[in-house]
Order: sequence, then structure tokens, then C-alpha cells
Amino acid sequence: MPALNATGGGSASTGVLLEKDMEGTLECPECGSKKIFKDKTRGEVVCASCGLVIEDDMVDFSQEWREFDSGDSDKKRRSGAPISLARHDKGISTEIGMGYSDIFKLPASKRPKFFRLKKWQQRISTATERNLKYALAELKRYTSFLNLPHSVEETIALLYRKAVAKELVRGRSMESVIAGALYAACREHGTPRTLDEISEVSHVPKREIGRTYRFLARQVGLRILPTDPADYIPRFASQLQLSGVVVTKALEILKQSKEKELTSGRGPTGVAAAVLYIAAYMVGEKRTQRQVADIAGVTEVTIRNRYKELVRELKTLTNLQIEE
DNA sequence: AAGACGAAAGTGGTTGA
DNA sequence: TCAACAACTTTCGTCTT
Repeated sequence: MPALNATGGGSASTGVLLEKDMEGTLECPECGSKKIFKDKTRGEVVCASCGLVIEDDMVDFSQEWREFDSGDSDKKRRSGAPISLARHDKGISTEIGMGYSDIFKLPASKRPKFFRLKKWQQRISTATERNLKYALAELKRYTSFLNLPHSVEETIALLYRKAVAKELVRGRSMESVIAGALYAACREHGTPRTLDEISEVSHVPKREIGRTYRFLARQVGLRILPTDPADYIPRFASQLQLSGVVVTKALEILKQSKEKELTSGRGPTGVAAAVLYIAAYMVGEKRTQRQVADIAGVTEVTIRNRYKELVRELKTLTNLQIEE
């Protein structure tokens, strides 16, 4: 008879039934019973019928309890920041001597020891760890410069970790791998950045980023889909200080041109630029071809070519000349 | 004077033999 | 590996507003 509160079913029971999403997923390897309890105070998962401890040392991710003042926060808060892939240690390691305040809490005689510890901690970290630390700091710089959300940053970090694990970084500059991962992740998230933009922050040539990106995508098994011009439109529009009306109009035109197969095989930025140019013109917030071209990273000629095709093929636009 | 237009030649990347 | 190819760029002269 195991001494287990949960089996007793009595008042002293600290056992709780498994949470909904875990229900039925576990089965006692001893007696086959599906009645599994999670004992949060002990940090154990146990079988209700035979008492076997199926799992111990489980991590409790839940918040302790509510805090009402700063005193409470000291006493009760114990779970730190969430783990993040975008930090080299996932945000959970201890670093000796962060900041300066600690030094002055020590008596002068202990200070040399403090510095020695700090130095040795830096020395013993492995090469990959140091690499990751540096790489992710660099990544942070890129994402903040490009205004990318944290979710994208996490994806990039994950991709980069995969690349490191597969030794894909070898023979390539670290920057180019980050840049490639960034390009891939942005496309995955529907928040694409142009190669030009990425090239600018990373100082990696465009063709290098493209090459690394394709290589990465193949090795890690990402599906490569052509970028949708629609993903560029809101961002370009805001950079050109165009209203939402223009965006709506632009997306509408884009939809029509997709149906006419006018977008396939064309550079997505060029299409986005042309569609925006037309939409702005129609709504009465005209921008010059030069302005749109600069933002989109294409030339005026490309915009002209795209928009000539659009005007020729789309009935809704053929009266554009008449409107002038 | 600035913007739009279009022709022509050049560039970098993809594709298929 | 190489040539063919389409998309895109660069450059430049002309036209329009």
C-alpha cells in the first residue's frame, strides 16, 4: 500500500487530476490504469490505483499566486522571464558579475576572487556557446533595426540553432547565415523584408544572402514559396505615408492581377510597387514613380513596365487614362 | 525644372541540356 | 558546365506639365 494522498481521496489530498490537455495521454506502465494524478506540491505525476510515481521533478510553470505590493513580489515571485530561443542560454543561466552593483557589496579582499570567477566563466564556455551568444546579439540588432516582431526573432533563432547543429555555418560567415535565416523566417511569417534591406543591416552582399537562404531552406527542409506582393503593400504604403484607403485599393488591384496571372514570374516588390503607384494615383494621393521605386527597391522602369501591363489587362483600369 | 516615358544595352540568376 | 532566357537595371534622350 503506497503512502499516497491522492489514492486516499480524503480531505488531506494534495493531488489534482491531470489538466484537460493531458487527460488520457498517460497510462501507468505498472498496472495500465488511466487514472493518473498530478501532485503539484510534490512535483510528481503518480498513478492513482497502484501509486507508481511516473514522473518526478516536473517543472511547475504556473505563477505562484497574486502579488499585491512590492513586498509580496519579493516573497512570492519565483519564475523568471520565459525561456527564449533568442538568447544563447535560452535566458536561464547565471552570469557572474552582471553589472557593477555586485562588486561593491563585497569586501575588498574578495574582489580579486570575483574577477577570477568572472574571467573563468567566460573561458570555460564552449565555442558553440560563444558563437551563439555573439550570433544572437547580432540577430537582435538586425531585428530591432528592421522592426521585426519578437515572434519572428524566435523563429530566426531556432533556424540558426538548427543550422549550427547541422554544421551548416562551417565555411560561411556567421552574418550571412543569420541574414539567410532572417530572410527565410520573415517570409514564413508573412512579413518579408527585401534582400536589399537585410543586406544593409547585415553588410552581407545580396547574392550571398540569397545563396545562404536557399542552402538553408534545402538543408532544413523549408518549403520555398514565392513571396506574395500583398505582404509588402502595407509596409511600403506606410513608408510612403499613404492612407489605408490606398492599401485597400492596392490589394484589390493586386487580387485582380493575380487572377489574370500578371504576377507570376514577376518580382514581388515590383508588382507591389506598381499596384501601390496606381492605387495612390486613383485615390488622389499621388506619389512619383521615383518615390515609390526608392521605397520598394526597384527602378522606375520596372514600375512602368508592371503598370503598363496592369492597365492593359485589367478592365477596371483601362479607363485610367480617361480619368486624367 | 521635375516627372514621366520608352528604347537599348547590360547584369545577375535560373533552367535545361 | 555552359548557353539560352526572362526579369530587372542602368543610361539616356525626348516629351509633358
